[in-house]
Amino acid sequence: MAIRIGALARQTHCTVETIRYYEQTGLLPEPLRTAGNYRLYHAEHIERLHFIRHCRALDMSLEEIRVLLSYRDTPQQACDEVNGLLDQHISKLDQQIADLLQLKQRLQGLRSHCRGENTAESCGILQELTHCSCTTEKMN
Amino acid sequence: MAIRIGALARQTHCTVETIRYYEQTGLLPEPLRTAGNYRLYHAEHIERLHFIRHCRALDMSLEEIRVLLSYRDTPQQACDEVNGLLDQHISKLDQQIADLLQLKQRLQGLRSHCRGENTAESCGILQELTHCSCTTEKMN
DNA sequence: TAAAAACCCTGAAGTAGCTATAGAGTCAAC
DNA sequence: GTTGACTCTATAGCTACTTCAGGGTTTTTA
Repeated sequence: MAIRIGALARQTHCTVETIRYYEQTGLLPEPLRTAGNYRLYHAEHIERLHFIRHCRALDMSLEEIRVLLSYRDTPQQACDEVNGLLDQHISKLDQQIADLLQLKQRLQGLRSHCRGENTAESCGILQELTHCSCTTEKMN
Repeated sequence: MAIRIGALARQTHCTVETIRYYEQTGLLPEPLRTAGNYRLYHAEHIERLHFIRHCRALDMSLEEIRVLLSYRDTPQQACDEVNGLLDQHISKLDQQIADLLQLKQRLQGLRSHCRGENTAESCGILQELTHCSCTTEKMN
């Protein structure tokens, strides 16, 4: 019923180092050890790590996951905030997608400035990158 | 004709610290200094930083930019690699967009598991995150 | 039974691309 | 002459890990 860290890593598609890192930052509790000082994981740890990895697969930050875990750990609370967190995460995604699509358009525009038989000196892309009017205003 | 670091930062929509960081990592050459040890920037520096910022606005990495700058610095070379770098960057973007869209679908699916009047204990989202079959395989 | 291979341990440093902080110096205006 | 805006260096911090050095443990194989 108990497994060591390597087996757990294989089960959850992450590395041994990542698991130790989660423990270090308090996402996973410290497990019991064998006589030889090896970590030993049981069902509860394993489920918790699966939870974390699923959240990470959904690109949630460790801080977001920390919040979700706290809800998981206090089952009597209302779960409104869980919904809110997800909704927020989804709109963040929407923004990212829109940004990337815009970026792609700009890159394709830029790409069309070079016909490919040039030297760097006369390359339209490099010139455009120096003088272009594409906005950098949104950055900080 | 010469400006100080604060003015350059305003012109290029970045911070003073970012400019110093670029200098430190070799993207920008060390500029001349005033008697009082202030950095003084001239047209060439300014254009180079504009180039860098435009590339960053297109989400290129500093390593990619380093390559582009080396092309800019040796104007006799053919510029095929510039095209290649851009094409590669565009397909990376395509992949990112596809990933985000898939992610969004999964999140929306997950979101639909909670009707909002639950306690955390019975919240469909938290349960789903523990046991769901959504893949974590692509991660490392 | 011995040795090789596979596994695990800790602690510290490195990654990208900055951002933030401390503590000090410079320069123009009032 | 002092206030305030600007600049300087050096160092540490951020996310989510990854890599490394230098060791100990367990399992497999000869």
